Amino acid sequence: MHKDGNQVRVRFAPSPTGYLHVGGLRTALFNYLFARKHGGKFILRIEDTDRKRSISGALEKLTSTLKGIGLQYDEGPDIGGNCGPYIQSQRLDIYKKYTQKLLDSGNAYYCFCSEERLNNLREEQRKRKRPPMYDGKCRDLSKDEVEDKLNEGLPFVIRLRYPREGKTVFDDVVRDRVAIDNSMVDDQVLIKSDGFPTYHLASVVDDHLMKITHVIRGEEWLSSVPKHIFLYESFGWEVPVFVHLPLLLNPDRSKLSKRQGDVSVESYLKRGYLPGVMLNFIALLGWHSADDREIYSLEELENAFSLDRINKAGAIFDIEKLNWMGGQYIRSLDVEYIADQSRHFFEETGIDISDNGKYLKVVNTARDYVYCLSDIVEHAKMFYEDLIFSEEDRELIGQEDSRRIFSYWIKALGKKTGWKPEEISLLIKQSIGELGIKGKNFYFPIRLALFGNCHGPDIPTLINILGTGESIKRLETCLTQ
RNA sequence: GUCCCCAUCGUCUAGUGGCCUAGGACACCGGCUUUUCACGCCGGCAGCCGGGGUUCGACUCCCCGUGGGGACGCCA
Repeated sequence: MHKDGNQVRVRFAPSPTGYLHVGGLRTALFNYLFARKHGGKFILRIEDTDRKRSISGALEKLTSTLKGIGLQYDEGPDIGGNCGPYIQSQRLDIYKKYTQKLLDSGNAYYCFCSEERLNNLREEQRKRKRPPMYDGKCRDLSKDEVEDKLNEGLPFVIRLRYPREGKTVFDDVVRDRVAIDNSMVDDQVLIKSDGFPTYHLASVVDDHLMKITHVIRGEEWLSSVPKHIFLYESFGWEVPVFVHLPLLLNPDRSKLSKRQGDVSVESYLKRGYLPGVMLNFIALLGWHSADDREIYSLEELENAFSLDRINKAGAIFDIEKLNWMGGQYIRSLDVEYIADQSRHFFEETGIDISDNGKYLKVVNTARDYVYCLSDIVEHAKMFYEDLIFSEEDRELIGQEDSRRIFSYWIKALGKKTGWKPEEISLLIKQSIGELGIKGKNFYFPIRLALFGNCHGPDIPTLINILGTGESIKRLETCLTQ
C-alpha cells in the first residue's frame, strides 16, 4: 500500500492562525482517515515560521479542537513522539544545518537583493505581462563577492538555485501525471532575512525527518511541487507520495475564505453543530463512496475511506446541506446524549433544567426543529419561562370564546393529575363538542395560552411536558389578563 | 499576463464505452400525515459546457475551444 512496505506516516501541518479552518479540518480528516485505514501514524506539526502571523494561544486552541472533534493524532507538539520537536520554530538549527548542505552543494545561494528592488522587479514584469520571477541577480555571485557582502553585514536571504532547463514530471494520486516546465519555477526563498525558513524548505526537511510517506494537502500546493522535488533530490532523499486535495470553495467558487461566511470550525462547534456532523459532512466534500451512502460515523469513515475515490474538482461548502445533516444527527442520536450535549446552552440562558424528566421530554420535542444544539433553547424555553404575548396574541386571548375555552380546561384538567396524552386527545374532542368552538378558533387560543405560540408541538405533548399544575396555571394567567 | 489544475442537476455527487430514457442526497415545488408548525413518508422539477474526432456505439477515450479555479510573496 506504500513504498518499501514502510508504515504509513502522514501529517497535518497547519500554521497557528488562531482557529481551525474548515478547509484545514478536511485536510486533517483525510490524513487521519488514511492513517487509520492503513494502520499508520497521523502526526500534527505546527508550521509557525511566519513570525508575523503566529498568534499566542493558537496552539492550545488547535490541539484541543482537533482532539475534541475526534481527530486524535499519534505524535504532536503536546504529546511528543520520536521525531520531535513538532513545532517548526523549535527546529531552526535543523533547517540551518540542511541549508548549509544546499549551499555547499551549490543548490542554494545567498541573495542580497532588497525588498524594494524585488518589488520594482515584479511590478516591471507584471507591466510587461511576464510572470513575476526573481531575475537571478545574485545567482552567480562569486564566493568573494558573497563573503564581502556578508562581512559588510548586509541582510540576505537564501534562495534555491532551481534549474532553468527541462521540465519536472511527477505523479499525484489525485491528479495523475503533472508536468511543469522548469523555466516557470522561481528561485524560491528558502531562508528569510530573519533567519526563519519558508514553508518549502521547512516542510520538505520535516517531512523527510519525520518519515512522512504521503503528503496529503490542498491543491494550492500543486504548483510548488517541482521545488519540493528538487529539494528532496538535492538532499538525496526519497520523494513521498503526493496527494493534492481539491479545494473547498465559497458559493461563488473562489477558494473558501472567511470573507464569505464562517470558516472557523470552533465557531460551528460552539453553536452546537455536532463533531460527528462536521466530520461526516466535510468528508463528503471531495470524497464519496461508490454507493449512495452519506451518513457515516468517524469509525465507519475510517473503514470506507480510500484515496482513489477523491474527486478532482473543487467543492462548494454548502451550509444548507450541513444543516440538513445536523438535523439528521440530532434527531437520530439518543435523546440522553443530545440532552447532555445541550445542557450548557440552557445553563447559559439561566434556565433551570434540574427536573431531568421534564428536560428530556423538552429536548426530545424541540429537537425536531433544529440543526444545531444551540437552537434547541429557542424551541424549548417556552416550557420554562413565563410566556410573552404580543398585542395580537392578547387580543385573541381576551376574546369571549377564548375565555370560555380556558375556563373549561382549567376545570377539566383540575379533576385529576397525571393526564395521559390519549386522555388529552379525548378531552380536546369533548371540549370542542361541548363548547361548539372548533378549528383555529379552538386550537390557537389554547396553544397560545399553553405555549405562547400558535405553532409548535401538539397539545397533548404540551400538557404532558408542562404537567397538569403548570398547564392550569398558564390557562389561569390568560384568563385573568 | 504566464504556468498548472478542473468541468454531470442551483449545490454535494454516482457513473471508468453499450446496464443511462444519466442514479442518490441537499435545496426547491406538490401531495399525504398533523388542529398548527416542525418531523416523517410519497411524488415532481432540474444536469452530462460547446465543437470536432476515435468507435458499430460515447457522460465515459483523444483534440480544440469556452468557462471556472489555483499558483506566480522574505504567507502558509
